[in-house]
Amino acid sequence: MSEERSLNFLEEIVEEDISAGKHGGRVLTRFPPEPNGYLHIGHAKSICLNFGLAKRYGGKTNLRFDDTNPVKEDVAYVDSIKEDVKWLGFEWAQELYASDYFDKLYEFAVALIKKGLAYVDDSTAEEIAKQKGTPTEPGTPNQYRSRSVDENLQLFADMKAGKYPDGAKVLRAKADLASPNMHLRDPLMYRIKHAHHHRTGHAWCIYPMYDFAHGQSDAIEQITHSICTLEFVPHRALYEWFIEQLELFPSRQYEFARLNLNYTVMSKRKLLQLVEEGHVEDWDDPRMPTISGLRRRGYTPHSIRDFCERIGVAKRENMIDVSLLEFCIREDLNKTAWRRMAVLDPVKLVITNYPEGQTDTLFGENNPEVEGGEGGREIPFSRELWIEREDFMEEPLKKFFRLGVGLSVRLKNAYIITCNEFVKDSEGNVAEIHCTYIPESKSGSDTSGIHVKGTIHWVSIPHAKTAEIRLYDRLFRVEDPSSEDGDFKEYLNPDSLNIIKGYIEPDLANAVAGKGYQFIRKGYFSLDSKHSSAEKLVFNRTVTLKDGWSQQASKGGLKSS
RNA sequence: UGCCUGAUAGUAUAAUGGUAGUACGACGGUUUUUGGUACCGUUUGUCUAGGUUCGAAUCCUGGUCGGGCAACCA
Repeated sequence: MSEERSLNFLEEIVEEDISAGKHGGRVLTRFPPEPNGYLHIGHAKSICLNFGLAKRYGGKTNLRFDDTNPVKEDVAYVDSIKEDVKWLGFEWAQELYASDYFDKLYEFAVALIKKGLAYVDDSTAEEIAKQKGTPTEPGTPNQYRSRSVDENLQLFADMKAGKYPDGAKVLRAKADLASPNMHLRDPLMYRIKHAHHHRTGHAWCIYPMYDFAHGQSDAIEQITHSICTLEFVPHRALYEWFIEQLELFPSRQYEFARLNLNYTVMSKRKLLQLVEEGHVEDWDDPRMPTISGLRRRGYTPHSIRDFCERIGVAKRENMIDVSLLEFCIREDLNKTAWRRMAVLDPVKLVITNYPEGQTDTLFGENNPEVEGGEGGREIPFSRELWIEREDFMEEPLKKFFRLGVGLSVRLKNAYIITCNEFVKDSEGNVAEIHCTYIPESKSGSDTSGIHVKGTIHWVSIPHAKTAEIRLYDRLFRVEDPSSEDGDFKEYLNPDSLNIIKGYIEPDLANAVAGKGYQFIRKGYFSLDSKHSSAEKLVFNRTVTLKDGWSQQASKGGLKSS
């Protein structure tokens, strides 16, 4: 059935290559993160693309860390990236590092110098920038451009040997200073950085630039399809130039439009700022669009893969509505989450005709979406219950199918009750709701013949456990914080996190992290892997349930307070 | 005033010269011991002006608008 789906442009390219017999029909892709931050949902799109393409066409995918800038990179990031890719459900063929190729890359540089295609430049960064010209004016050569091969060889060896301080010299390609493509105006190949590298330690003090590392790394690994995002389109000419001059395996680069999600930001730089300035707890804060944040929030790998499949791939800039992501997680959790009851904003309900001190044990199935319900759990029932404050109205609206004096509802998995009166406290708030129950209406053995419109959830007061419940809202108040005036952080949503205390049914003490639970009528929740403990349960709200009532109520201008 | 890219419902994404379709959203309805789910239905689109053609979202030309490009970042 998924075969009926039309091909995206990358699949078309691969299919054409295969049918043309290119590389003997072999497909090898790579996912090339720089270990300078955590992976986010945008990377998930790239991961699904690279691994998905290879899988679909019988190929493999390498995980290659693009670690050519030691001052920004760290093993902690390497570890998190590996964990996230695995968690998403993908297996890489080889775990590789651009730094594995430092020796090889150095040889490539020497080869280019010998061909007269690279030179050592003593200019400062500012001078080089100036000499590159502008998009409308060609660059101008400096005196270093005409250095002899021997001098360049010696100077480059001295750079490697650590004879110069950071920034004193760079190695540049001798390409085309007049090219309309700025990237071809004698791009930098190597710079001096006396810095510790997370893998090579202090073995090197010169490091290759992205453009002099990525394409060659692809070629060394014999990557057939090197897939990256649109901002690398102008780099493609350089990518191919180096491969050609070095006569390497002809890997080819293809670009797609990166994912943008509304009400969040999708750049490692900005996410790092949120972490460092304490706007969020950490990279895995459940409000973050990071893979680890989504995981902690309760998203499943399947839902994220499904999302990546649904958003499609093309070359036009896009802004995906978060409602699609929410749809994907709801759809997954609806089929897998076990149903439980929890009251988030409690008000006391007393069943006046139920004997004091008596307890009833009721049954509730785990998952009504599955044949057999996946078993169930026991739910204690008693005379006094917590119910949701919003499920009662002093003066009920016409289509309010919940409680109010004279109205009847079913208590989920229990009995039908009728509200007779309510009691207010000294401040005028509803303090107690008094109802009577119908003994013959017990769920599963209802002989009352009564039908009610509404069903509400509840928790028995003497049996209830408490839990900290964290309710999340979008991180930003505006759809595209990066495009607004001023600093993007001015648009942070001050109400993105709301921590409350709730009452939960006893069985929820058995909840495990990583599993989704549907708090009936309230949403999907999961145990917080970081803060929850046996002494203090902490649940994160993954996503709310769709709420047709509140939509209808607000649309009709009806307020329920 | 340079080069590279792109433009199809609110948001994404198909249609590869031959009936503009799908998903999400929104709206309405049926079912329901979750105002959830499921199911049914409705709504809105080819940036613009010419040209080629029996026929154009698709090909050509001009324009408009969006994104990217001048880091010792990737």
